[in-house]
Amino acid sequence: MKVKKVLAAWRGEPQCEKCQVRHLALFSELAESDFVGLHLHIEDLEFPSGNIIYQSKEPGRAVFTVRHGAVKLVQYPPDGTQRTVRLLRQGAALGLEAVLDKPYRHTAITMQNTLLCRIPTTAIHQLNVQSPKLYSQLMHRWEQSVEQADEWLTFLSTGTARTRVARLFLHLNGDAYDTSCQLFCREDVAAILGITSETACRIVAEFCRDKVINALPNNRFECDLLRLKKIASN
Amino acid sequence: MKVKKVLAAWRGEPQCEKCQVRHLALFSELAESDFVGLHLHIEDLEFPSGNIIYQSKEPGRAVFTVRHGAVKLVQYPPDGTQRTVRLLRQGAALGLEAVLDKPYRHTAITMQNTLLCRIPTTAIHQLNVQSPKLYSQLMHRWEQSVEQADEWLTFLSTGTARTRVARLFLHLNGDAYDTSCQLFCREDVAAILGITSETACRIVAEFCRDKVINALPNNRFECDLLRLKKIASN
DNA sequence: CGTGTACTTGAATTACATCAAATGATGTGG
DNA sequence: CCACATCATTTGATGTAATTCAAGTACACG
Repeated sequence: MKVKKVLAAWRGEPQCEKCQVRHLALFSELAESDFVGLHLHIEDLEFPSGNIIYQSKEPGRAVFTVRHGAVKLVQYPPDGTQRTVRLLRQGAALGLEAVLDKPYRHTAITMQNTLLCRIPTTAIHQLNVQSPKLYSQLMHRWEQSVEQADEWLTFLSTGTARTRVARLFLHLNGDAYDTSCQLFCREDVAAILGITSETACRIVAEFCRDKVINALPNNRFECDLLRLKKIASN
Repeated sequence: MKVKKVLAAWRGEPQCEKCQVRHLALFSELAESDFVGLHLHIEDLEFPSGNIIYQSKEPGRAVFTVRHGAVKLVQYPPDGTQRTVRLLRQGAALGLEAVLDKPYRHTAITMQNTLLCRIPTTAIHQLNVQSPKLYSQLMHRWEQSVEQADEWLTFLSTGTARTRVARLFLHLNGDAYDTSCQLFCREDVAAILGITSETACRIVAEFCRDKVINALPNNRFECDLLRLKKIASN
């Protein structure tokens, strides 16, 4: 999967009050009145799959909320490989370190066509003056990040490649009611689990043969959750 | 290393204004006046090595600051093994999730004789009413946790066992001016790096043979940082 | 229709885990 | 203070899982 740094398509000034994911987003606890009279320069952006939203070490000037799609946060160990440390989907926030005026600590790359809203840190600081609720919201976001990071380490980076792949499927099924989920390209799977793409490929194939999962079109898979759980706890 | 849940020795009511690590601690930005007139029930505690400070899933009623010593945060994957996800030393805070009224997400265990101060969440909430600075301080702590978690994944859980051990030595040397550092028991090293204690042992022995490190008494090692860095970037 | 990219599969090699046994360190009770 | 128990460390031998290198297939796109 090739990665490009592009200008995202600008989709206009968003109307935060009407945002469908507002209950998930950073501003969920703010009242209508908090927005009035502020010219916040919040933007709606659309990125195609495989594009860089921001790059590691770049000065952080904005926080983003995922409105639709999926984003991966990538870090680069000194050996030249890359490691995906987090996966962000609808409602998640990225680039929080910008609020503390720190440079971005990851490279953020879209994994699908993705809709984001971009909130400059200046807006965060402005809003905060009026409404300390935002701080509480930010703390919760941070807490979620730590939780996801720890889960990533304990579940997706521990154990054999087989158990890791099984856990990844369970992770992706997570909140869904149906038992099918979309996987990414094998290279992404490898970067998430800390294995090679060939190993990832072999194990996915093995799971298919054993009918633990069932390949559907477009990289989707129907999962036998019970058997996956059994494999995941070895 | 056996682990016990004990009552810590109570060392009395601390005088936060005079704390030597206050510049590192949660309250660093608070003014003297913020403390006056508040009966905060902050406690000073001493734990011997290998003792449980709090356990995973326990309701979080207090945040802790490490005044001296070292603490590990441990999680348990379903296969019965354990994984150390973070290492906390002087000045670090643990159990921040308690501020958000969440249960503790790890089991916290001392790795040395350790001095802690215990701050009930009620105290945090009281202080916060007067002083929003504390929130900013808390956000920085959270940011540090995420940073450490990501570093842990990218550096200490990626690559061969050899490079991981080398990176652990570099990590432990981190801020120090001298080039020696204290290692823990091999089992702890294994739980940090996601390898077995035998492998950890072999690699430490190999480094000693190659004179990349030099064993000193009491599990301390003198490190050749340059050669370690070379190994760490393979 | 050809070309590039991702995916798949195989065979050889390597790194690591596992099992087992010996050594060393530490502490306890007689 | 010694004998013994307990626990961490070390080292070796063996098996296995995963990487590496390589070749071939499927698929999308100009």
